[in-house]
Amino acid sequence: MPSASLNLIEDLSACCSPITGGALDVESAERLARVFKALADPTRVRLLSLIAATEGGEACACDLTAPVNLSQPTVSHHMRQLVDAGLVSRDQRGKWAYYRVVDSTLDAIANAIKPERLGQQTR
Amino acid sequence: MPSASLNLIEDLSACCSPITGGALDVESAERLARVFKALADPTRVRLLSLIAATEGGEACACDLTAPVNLSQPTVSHHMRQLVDAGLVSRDQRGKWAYYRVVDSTLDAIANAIKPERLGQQTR
DNA sequence: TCCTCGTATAGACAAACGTCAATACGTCCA
DNA sequence: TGGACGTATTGACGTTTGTCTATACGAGGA
Repeated sequence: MPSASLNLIEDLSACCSPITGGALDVESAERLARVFKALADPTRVRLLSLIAATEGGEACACDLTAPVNLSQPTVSHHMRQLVDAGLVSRDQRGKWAYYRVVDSTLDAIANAIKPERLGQQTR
Repeated sequence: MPSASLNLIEDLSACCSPITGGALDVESAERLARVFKALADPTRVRLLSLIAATEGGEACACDLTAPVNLSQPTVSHHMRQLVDAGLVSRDQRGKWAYYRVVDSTLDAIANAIKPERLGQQTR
């Protein structure tokens, strides 16, 4: 069921409660923590940067195993976490799976962390 | 020894390797993941936002236990994680401990997540 | 249709994590 | 100096996480 990941993305971009903008309710905190948890592993951070660094912004799953030096199932497991968190999208083409960074999610997280605008506060 | 947390802060602001700016080396990924791990728990996200929401930007440890509804040792444990990650600074004044959000660390993380500047959206 | 190959899932296991009760540490005040 | 009080540490516990091997799923080609 892919609805879980989709909900997370929508919730993130919809609410965007900034951490430093006031006391967060439990729900917002859980939503944010869920995304941070997906980023809380060095391997997943590297996988994300590997995908972003690929020209075209798209990386085949087959090219992700070697760089991180882990077994194929382990990489598949990590990719699932990234997809579920809405940080990465998956596109199956034939036998191959292609991953792409979801910029809007990264933006939402960045805004949640640092809502201050360069120059003046919009709020 | 407080050097561990200090090193992390310095490293973060010093290097700031953006996730989407090219393949990260293992060390940078670990550094980033360590900070994300500190944010990967709903309680710690709430604690962080509670501190940020306090007027003066400073919160007493004694005022943090009730809102999150956890035992004092547990809150103390979470605060240590936030301090070690460089997300929060601790100031002991008399019997009380005061915490304050370290903006530079939040900025560094936000920049690592979303290095693109406001001016030009390529997309 | 069967085989090959890329990917995902299942199951197992050690390590890390979040939480608590109990206790230790430090600072203030009488 | 001794007690009270705020905070940190210790030790224990069940749960979650990261990794592996083994296996299942699914698409393409002979």
